[in-house]
Amino acid sequence: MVLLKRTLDHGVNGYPSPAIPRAPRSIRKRGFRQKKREGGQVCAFELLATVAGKLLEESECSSASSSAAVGFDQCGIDKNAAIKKELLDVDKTLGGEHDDQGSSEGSVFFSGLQRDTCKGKLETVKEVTADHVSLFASSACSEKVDCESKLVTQKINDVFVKHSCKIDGSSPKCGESDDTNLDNGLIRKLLCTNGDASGDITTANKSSAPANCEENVNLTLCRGSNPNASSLKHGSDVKLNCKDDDEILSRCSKPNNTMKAFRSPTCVEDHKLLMSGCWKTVPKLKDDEPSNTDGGSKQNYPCKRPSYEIDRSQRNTPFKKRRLLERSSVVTYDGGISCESVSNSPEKEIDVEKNLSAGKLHEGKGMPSSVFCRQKSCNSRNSQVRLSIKSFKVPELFIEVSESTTVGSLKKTVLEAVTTILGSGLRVGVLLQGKKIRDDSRTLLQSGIAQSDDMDTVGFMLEPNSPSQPSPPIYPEEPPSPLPCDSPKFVNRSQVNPNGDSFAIKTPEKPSITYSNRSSGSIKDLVPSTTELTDKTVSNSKALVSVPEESMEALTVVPMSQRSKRPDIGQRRTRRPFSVSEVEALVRAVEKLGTGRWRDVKLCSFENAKHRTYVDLKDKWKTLVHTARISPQQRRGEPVPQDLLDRVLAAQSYWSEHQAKQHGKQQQQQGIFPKLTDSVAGKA
DNA sequence: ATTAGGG
DNA sequence: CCCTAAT
Repeated sequence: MVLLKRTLDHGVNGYPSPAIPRAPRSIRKRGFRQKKREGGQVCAFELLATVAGKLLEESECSSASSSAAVGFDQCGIDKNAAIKKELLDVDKTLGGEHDDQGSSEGSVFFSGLQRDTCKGKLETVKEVTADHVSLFASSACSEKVDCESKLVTQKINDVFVKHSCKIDGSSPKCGESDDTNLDNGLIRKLLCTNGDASGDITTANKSSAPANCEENVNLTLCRGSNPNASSLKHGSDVKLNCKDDDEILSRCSKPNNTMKAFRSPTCVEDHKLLMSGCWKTVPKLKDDEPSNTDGGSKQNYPCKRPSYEIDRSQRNTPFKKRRLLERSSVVTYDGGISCESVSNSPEKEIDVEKNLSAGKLHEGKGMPSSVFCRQKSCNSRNSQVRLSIKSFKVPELFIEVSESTTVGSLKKTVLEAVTTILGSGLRVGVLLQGKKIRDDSRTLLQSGIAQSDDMDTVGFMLEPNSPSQPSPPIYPEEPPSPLPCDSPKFVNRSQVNPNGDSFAIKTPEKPSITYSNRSSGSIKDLVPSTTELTDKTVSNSKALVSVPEESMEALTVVPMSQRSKRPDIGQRRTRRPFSVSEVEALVRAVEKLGTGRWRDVKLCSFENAKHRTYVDLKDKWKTLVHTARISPQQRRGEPVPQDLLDRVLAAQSYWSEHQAKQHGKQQQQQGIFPKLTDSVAGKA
């Protein structure tokens, strides 16, 4: 009797019978579920944006020329017609004029305005490409790296800030239609809207967009040439937010002709001298695409290389779904910034496109046309290093405006948002092969920038200009190995979505202190002055620091392999080693339930350990078994008592022998423990 | 959603 | 821990 009882309860070897059938999954209690993440946006920039907008009202950019037009890509000709009309109206309102030819010099492109569906009017500014910032720097020993940085900074600020900008838009179609608009472009904005067209950013959009049509809206910021243009009244409901770059791209499921920066013929002309040779090194974008060495031909135009290339390439890449960060925004750095050189392969080119921030300089061939080119002076004798920055990207922004906002106001809003960031001061970082050169005293020669052939890339990154921290590296430089978890770093992990599918925008969970601690890139730095802010405003801004942090992150050269932006997506969870007591509980549970029932194990012993998923438990068991099998000297981490390890081995042995899991084993088990099985069956 | 395994 | 295929 006693013996039988024991058998029933614990099985022959002290383990429960493997033959105990599990209730059908459908009726089993589902106690444990992965926490579902709520969608929704965190409009962390909202306050800032409002403030920024006020500041901007008094800024020079704000009062400067703002001739603007907005174009919506795709979705039909009729729509374009409507848009054109709208644009005309807007231009009239603004008193601006299209200066298709005159403002091309120093063009900068913006890319990536996205409207989000949840609020109806979230747009993101994704990229700024500084088309055509050319510099000269000497590789002579007297030239320092910081000189170069400053040079770049000055250039950028010149283009972005010192000159008034205007937003220009177009809906470039493949073909010849919008060349003039393209010519305009210094700054282009790409609006990549989500499929839900119900939200109307503009009246133009509203008027003609098919309900399910994904569309791209392009804005081009041009150096303003019309100081007489009236300044639109700034709306009070501007929202800025940062967003994942990939998300934008992923939502661009339709061909987008404007993803790539391009050179206008005018620009080429204007800078022929500086750029001589540079453009000849531009690799062919497509096999059938003739090289664009013939100057002002249209072959440089993006429509020659529509962005469906991106989609296509992305589709070729296995889609890696990354687990959403469950709770922690503090993570260990699990990877290095691998600033690979950018090759001219289509794939990599695309990656570069998607790369959030940085420009990379390239030498010789293999230079992606869309980013940077670097060229050493033909005259090597003079030791001059010629650098040409072709594009910079800005952090992604969300802009939220009301439905009744006019196109002109939208443009204005975008302009303000952009200039707020750009105008608040930028610092330029120099990277060589992905490694940030911090030593400003080094010469180009010493730092390797002046050397040519073996150097693949030189990059620049835009950083917020933080007065308090003159030159603090925001990001771990060249993080070669995982850092201790008590030394939180932010990881940029790529979130490539090859399918071009949009995926849920993850709202960053409560900003952790960590973000605040790393305020060098915080939004505070984006605001020129806080003197006008109320205390409340300031405190609110601080509370929102985490988002700008990400946004600033986007300003650096982020290797394609590990961009992230939102720490909650694609972010590795914080490592949480199992404690001995946890191991104990796990062992006990496995002894009772067996391997292969991790959900039950979870329910049994880790119900309250939210951070331990059944997968975690399974993994831990796996490592426990491994640990138990290796010599104690080889074990790492907190030592697990040997007796526990012995139990692990015993349980593993037992349960692998008596697979409770599946059917086929039933026979065998019955053969071994007929009495047990029968008893259980009878009991059931 | 779980399980099983590879990385 | 992550990522996925297979259930």
